[in-house]
Amino acid sequence: MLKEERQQTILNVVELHNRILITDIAETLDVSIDTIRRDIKELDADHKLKKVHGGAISLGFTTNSVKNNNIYKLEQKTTIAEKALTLLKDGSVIFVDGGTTCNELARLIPNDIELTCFTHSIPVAMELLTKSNVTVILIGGQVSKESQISIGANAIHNLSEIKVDYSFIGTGYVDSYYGLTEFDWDIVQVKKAIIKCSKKTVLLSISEKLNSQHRYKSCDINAINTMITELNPENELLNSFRNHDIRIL
Amino acid sequence: MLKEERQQTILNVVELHNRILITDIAETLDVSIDTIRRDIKELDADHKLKKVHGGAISLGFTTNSVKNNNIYKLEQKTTIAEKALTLLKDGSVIFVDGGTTCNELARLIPNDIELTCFTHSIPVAMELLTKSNVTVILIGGQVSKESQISIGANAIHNLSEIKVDYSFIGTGYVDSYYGLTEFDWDIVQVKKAIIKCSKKTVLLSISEKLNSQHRYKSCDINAINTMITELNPENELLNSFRNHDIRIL
DNA sequence: TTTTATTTTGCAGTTTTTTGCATTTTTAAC
DNA sequence: GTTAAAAATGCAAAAAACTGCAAAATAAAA
Repeated sequence: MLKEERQQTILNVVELHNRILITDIAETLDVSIDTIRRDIKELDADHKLKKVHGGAISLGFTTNSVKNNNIYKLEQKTTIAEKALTLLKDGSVIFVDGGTTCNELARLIPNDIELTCFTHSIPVAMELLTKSNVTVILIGGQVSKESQISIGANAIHNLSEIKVDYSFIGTGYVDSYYGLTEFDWDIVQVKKAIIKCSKKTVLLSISEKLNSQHRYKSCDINAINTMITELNPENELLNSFRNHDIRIL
Repeated sequence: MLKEERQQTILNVVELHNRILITDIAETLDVSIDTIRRDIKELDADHKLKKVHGGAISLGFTTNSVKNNNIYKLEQKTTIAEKALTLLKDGSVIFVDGGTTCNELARLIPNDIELTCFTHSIPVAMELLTKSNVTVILIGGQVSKESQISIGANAIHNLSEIKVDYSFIGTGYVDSYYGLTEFDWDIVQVKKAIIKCSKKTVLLSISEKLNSQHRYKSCDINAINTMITELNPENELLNSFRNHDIRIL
């Protein structure tokens, strides 16, 4: 039996019964418990189900959040989020931007770390609310339908009144010469405000976005203090970013 | 039975009956009392319910737990939301409160109506974003974990700077003599601010909440312009609200 | 086709989590 | 104050999860 096939079966059973026991399904499919355990681990990483002690349960069973079934290049984004987590300390005050990568960061924040998180992203706020030791502070404003973040004068004004230790931001396009750029002017205005209110700015970006640019500019590349991609920091694709004063993770 | 599943069952029972006894649920689920005790302890730590001597009680009507797919008395709430929809006109500027009833209102707003909606509720904002002709403006502030709405000084300040045609609000408790009351002081402060910024205030409440009260007061009953329950407006349960200047739908 | 590299799988040992029981402490009702 | 029920605590058995490793299966390359 193919691995894909087996995982699909697992998903089907979970959808059908809302839950699954590792021991049950291992016997049914006649493979070792370890294999099923690994399958469930993978499916959980892909947000296809929720792994629990002894088995797995359907996402619909507990969560009522929007089904973000297939996020583009999720694995890379998870890697980035995990690296970003190492920057967090108990008591940190941070800002978390919108976008799938930042959402993944929010999702992976451990339950025991004590943080104050500002965000203007509704999905990020939703994720953060599940973390018992995180204080969530929402930046209000007009909400952009596509990006599900607050934008506009009100959001920018609210940002002008805070100061955070770290901001974790995404970007549409990044280039070592042209800096961070976007397709959308409103988004750029908010990004500027975010960078302004941060002691340190951390850019989260998959390598695919490197050396790309667009119409409107959020900031110069050296406005970024730390840059995180899914790549090994030594990777040559990052070379053009080294002569700047940027820490690469 | 999986631990996660068991805890979800406990939450469901608490939502349904507003309270549980440890001994009862232990027998029903056929596990030891200690296990249930530990479950309740965990759920309490996660602010999913309130642990009390001998069992647990629901956090209250104001709070809708994050992970709960079966909304208490959904059908009644849908009826209420449908009545509320008749008040909306193209171009209206409204405020939508948090809570399951208001969430249902947001969900049922037709796709073709053009509205400007303010809200301090994250789930409501999420719903409204799916409506193509609705402009969503989020009221920021510290977010309450249980109720998933912005509260605190910042939220109240933001509310002080707007004026809406209608606000649709929920309440924990309502009584014709004591007015609208809540379990939670912070929530009351926000409700006051909402009512202040509204030309007209519409109360959405299931009849079960009629003639109940709690510690903190949001407003007098005649601060309400329109009151909507799932009952027929002629129903005698609403009699005590008639001598006030309230429109009953 | 054969060989090589990569992925997948099962196993053994270790660590962690869960659970029920016995004992002590606390709570609340009388 | 007395007393019974409930909660907290410590403990041990059982189940499950994780780790590293080697064999098997599969894919890729020669």
